[in-house]
Amino acid sequence: MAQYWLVKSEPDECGIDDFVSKDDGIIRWDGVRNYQARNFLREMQPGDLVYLYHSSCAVIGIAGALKVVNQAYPDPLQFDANSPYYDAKAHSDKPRWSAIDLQFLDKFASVIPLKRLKHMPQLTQSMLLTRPRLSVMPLTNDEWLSIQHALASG
DNA sequence: GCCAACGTTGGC
DNA sequence: GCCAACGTTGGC
Repeated sequence: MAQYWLVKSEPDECGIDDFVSKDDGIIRWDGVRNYQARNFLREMQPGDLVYLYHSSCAVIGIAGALKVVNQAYPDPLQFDANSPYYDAKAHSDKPRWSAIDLQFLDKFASVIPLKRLKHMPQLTQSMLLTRPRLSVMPLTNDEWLSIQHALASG
């Protein structure tokens, strides 16, 4: 049974259009440097479904859908001294941070804006609305479906 | 640009 | 182990 997730990113860094422009539609989701978010990455399984949320931009909200390609693996950026995501305390024999590959599924005709998400009763308890700074989080079946329905109803 | 929320760091 | 200081996220 596939699990449901939501990941946040600034579209300037990695938005739905970046997935669209890749030949295979696959982008490594790296640079996560929060333990709770990392732990959720590690729970993801191939085939799980992911909504992509655009933050800190002109149109804030859910912009598309992605699919989990593989299981989490060590984030190579933690070992790259030139990366802003370098972590001097991470060691190759015991990596601290994880990455995962996500594949494009769908770009929505229009972003579902945060303002609308806030008004959806099925989402009032969601981590999206209750944990403001978390960038990787699970969604319940109900939460996922309510967003699907919002899409279908324009 | 401001600021609230909140996770992390480090002194003790 | 506590907690103040600090840094980051992210909406507005």
